[in-house]
Amino acid sequence: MYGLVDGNNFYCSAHRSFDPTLEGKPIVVLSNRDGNIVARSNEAKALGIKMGQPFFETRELREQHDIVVFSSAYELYGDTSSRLMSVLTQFAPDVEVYSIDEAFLWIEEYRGTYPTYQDLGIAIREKVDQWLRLPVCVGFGPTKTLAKLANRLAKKTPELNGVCVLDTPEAITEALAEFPVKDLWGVGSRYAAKLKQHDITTAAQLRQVPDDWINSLMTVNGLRMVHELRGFPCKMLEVSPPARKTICTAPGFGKLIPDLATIADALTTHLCRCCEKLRKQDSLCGAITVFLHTDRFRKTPGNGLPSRQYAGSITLTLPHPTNSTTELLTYAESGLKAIFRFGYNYLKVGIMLSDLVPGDYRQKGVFVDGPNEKLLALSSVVDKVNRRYGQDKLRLASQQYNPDWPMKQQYLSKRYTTRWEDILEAK
DNA sequence: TCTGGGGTCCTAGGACCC
DNA sequence: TCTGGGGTCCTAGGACCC
Repeated sequence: MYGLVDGNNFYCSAHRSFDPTLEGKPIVVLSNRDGNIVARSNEAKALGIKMGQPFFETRELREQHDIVVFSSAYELYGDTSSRLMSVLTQFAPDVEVYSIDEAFLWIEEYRGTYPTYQDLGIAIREKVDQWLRLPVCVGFGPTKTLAKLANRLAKKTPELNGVCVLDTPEAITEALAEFPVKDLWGVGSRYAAKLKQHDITTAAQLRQVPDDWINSLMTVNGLRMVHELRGFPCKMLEVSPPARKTICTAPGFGKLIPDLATIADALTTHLCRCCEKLRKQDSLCGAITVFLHTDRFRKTPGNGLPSRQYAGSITLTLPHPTNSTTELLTYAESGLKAIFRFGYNYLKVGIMLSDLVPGDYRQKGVFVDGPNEKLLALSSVVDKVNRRYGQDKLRLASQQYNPDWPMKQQYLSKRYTTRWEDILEAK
């Protein structure tokens, strides 16, 4: 059996877990730059606030109700996530961390302290509540797709008390009968619309379609999904997820920026973040993409410039793979100079690293130099120092310390578990 | 009347996930 | 005034190889 444990309104709950006065209040969490709403507590959902809704559209609602607002605090969510995952490993040896707030468990043959999956699910919920003060729901099924579906039912159906077990053909048939096809794992809005054209709106209907028909409509992914609905596993547990194939860092500026020098500073900072991620998974990259663009929503002039749009990007293939920040900075800067145009208000500059290879990969060839081993070693030492003493304690001279493009984060909360100065006080 | 049978690599487009 | 930031996979078509 597969289990899926998923945090309820995870980001909101992470804030609540350290501040009990938030209990029962509507909470929203904002995207980077305080732009959109990316998480809502049940109370906020009840007020009609939509996922992804632009924050500014909710002003009227905020005047009418006492809504608590947080800028996104990824340090807090990341640390809360790893604490959640470590609790889950106590219940099953094989855990696949699927996203920041959910994990698949594989229970080969249940022989634990708990006589049934129902009991196991209840125990997981209680332990997570006791140790983390975090609400989760648990779904069990013979395939990952069915475990996902069970989890969804656990969340939507209050009578289930957060646990849903699909362990018999009868239970599965009953669960699929009314389950909307658009809520299935792997069916987005496009496929849902296509399926509706063929009068397929429930999972039960989808389970019965012919293989070649679904294969031609939704490719092999759709075929796998239908097999999983029938109870035949096609997706295995990935306990140690494969290394990323691309790594991207591209947060927007806090305000519109017209000048190259400031953008180049931001680029340096983004590149440092990006390279840290690259080295964290012990990879080298063989190509680097730099892109920048204006604010596509903005219709008004600013900084003495007319309102007009521009987007540019360039990909540079490196002579040899590397993960050295200093080495990559040279390419990033020349890429930026190639695509930068004067006379625009820019919203964002971004970096993407691709053609990733393992860290011990060394290209051999007559005309090919290897990476500069000294620079690789330097970057690795910088990472170690910064991990111990704090981000950017050691940084490139070209990286500004007080940037001119401050991230707009008006509603910052404390990082209770990752900053000494934010630690909770007990009285 | 009739025109082979294997491959690889790259890109663009279209889906999806959180 | 104000609209996020990461990722993955599959397919078709074109170009090339022998």
